[in-house]
Amino acid sequence: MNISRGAGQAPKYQRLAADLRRRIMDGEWQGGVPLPVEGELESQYGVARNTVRLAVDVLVNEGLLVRIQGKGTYLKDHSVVDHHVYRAPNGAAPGTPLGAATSVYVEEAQAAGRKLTSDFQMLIVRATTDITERLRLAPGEAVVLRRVLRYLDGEPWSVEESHYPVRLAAATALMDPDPVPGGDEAALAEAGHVETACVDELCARMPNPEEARWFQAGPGVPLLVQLRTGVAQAGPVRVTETRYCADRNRLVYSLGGLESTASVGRVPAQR
Amino acid sequence: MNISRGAGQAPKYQRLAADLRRRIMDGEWQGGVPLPVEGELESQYGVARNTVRLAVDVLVNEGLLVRIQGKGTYLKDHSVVDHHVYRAPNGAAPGTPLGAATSVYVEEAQAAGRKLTSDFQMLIVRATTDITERLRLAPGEAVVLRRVLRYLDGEPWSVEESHYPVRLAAATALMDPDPVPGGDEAALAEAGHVETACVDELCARMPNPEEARWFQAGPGVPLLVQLRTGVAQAGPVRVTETRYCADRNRLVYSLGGLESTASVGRVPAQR
DNA sequence: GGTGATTTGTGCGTATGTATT
DNA sequence: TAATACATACGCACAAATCAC
Repeated sequence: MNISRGAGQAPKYQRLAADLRRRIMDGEWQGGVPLPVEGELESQYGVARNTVRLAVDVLVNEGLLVRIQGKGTYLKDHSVVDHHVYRAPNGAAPGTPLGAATSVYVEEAQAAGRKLTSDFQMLIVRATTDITERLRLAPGEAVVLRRVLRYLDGEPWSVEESHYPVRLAAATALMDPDPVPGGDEAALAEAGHVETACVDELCARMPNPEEARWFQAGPGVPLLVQLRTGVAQAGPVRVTETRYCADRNRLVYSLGGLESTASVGRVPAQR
Repeated sequence: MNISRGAGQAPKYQRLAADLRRRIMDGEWQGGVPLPVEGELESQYGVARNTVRLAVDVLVNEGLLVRIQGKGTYLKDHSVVDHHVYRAPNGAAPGTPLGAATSVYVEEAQAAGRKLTSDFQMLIVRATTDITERLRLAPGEAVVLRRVLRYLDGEPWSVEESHYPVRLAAATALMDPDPVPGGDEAALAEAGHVETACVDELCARMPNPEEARWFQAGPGVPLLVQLRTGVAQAGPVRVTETRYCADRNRLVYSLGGLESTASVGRVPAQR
């Protein structure tokens, strides 16, 4: 390929990136085989090392490649784990608790033969506006923050932060510095707040450095963020923000009549 | 700040990036004011231009900054549009069509005083495995692809690609090279395939160059991808993949009893 | 409408550090 | 230990876009 830059052409490093992308898609360098080293690419294309690095930067930030110092540059693998975050209760009457429908992931992980572990922290913090607005609290009001760090086969998987108004959590098991057996929603229900509905807001963004470190996510890997507001008869009772590393996870909602959706979408990877 | 590199320290450009991140979070350079120009940062921190650019690259790839050639480097603004992709029918009986529950976004956009426009294309293509597996077709089988490019106030907003088995679409309005009045699901229903359930698979990834160009998305902006498999009594009838630019959009699912969730989560921006 | 100053974008060269093999 | 390969850092020159005049 000739990548000398003519008039009206894209910059060299972008054309180099495009050519490498094509070669990647064509299936060169499958699996564990590294790409040609930087010096090799310099001479293959007749450009400076800087230009090679700019081109590879592009593909790294697209999430296609990973660079490992001292080893080489490799394709990134894409093994994706499905995470069922909601299964519609089949024709459930209004007022039905949601709990049973939302904690499927544990069985799923174990059924797939994967080890699910977690760390737990309980904190009292001043809530951000994200939280106060959804819980209808005053700005900066204190909330109970229950954080679960989950690992799948020892690898960081998700961060789940549940926020409860102190008023609701007081005198319940939610004040304990340990996970509630049966789940937090059981403790809420015991206090008379049965979660019968929720609103999920989903967004994606790049991780900040701290998140990137925890998830062991290099550049080019976005986070998938689920912000769930749990609602009981009297109003919102908790806000749970769960963050996933998007290159390893996918969220699944099964909506409407359940019986017909059981076998849909069991596909491992993409791209 | 002193960013000379000592032993065991992080690299200069990373420490520079961290310092700039701090200054950004502290609220320097609010709104339309540009950051100091590269030359200014060079002298402020006593580093080479290359190092400044590496540091700014980090923040650009985090989605914090945008660079505009000839102008300067600016904070990226975060005005987010909510997109209601699902509202649970309130205690609906099994077998209820989903259509009415899923096309809320049109009214929502108009209620917000925004102009919603779209382009439409109808193609016959060989399906990818993503599609064939979900529609239970043979690999590479042909499908009807109906593509809607949506714009909000003239800005690119979403790409929606609906895939139908040719067998189902034949002799319906889905073969027309125009949008179906009343929506595609009406045409399906007319042919006896009433969509009563669906499975949504959500993921996030970086755009490829073509997608980035269309969405006018710079580096650091992931896509949010919704893959919806629509299911009728007899099985899956269509797969719709919708891609959103994650820095401008958020997907919202209202689940469980509707009445109590109406006012939840009406928050404009984050971060 | 054009010109020049400013600012980011591209591209080259070189040297040295650090992780892996 | 030595060789290899990516990471960091400096310097320079010119291109392209924007804006003020």
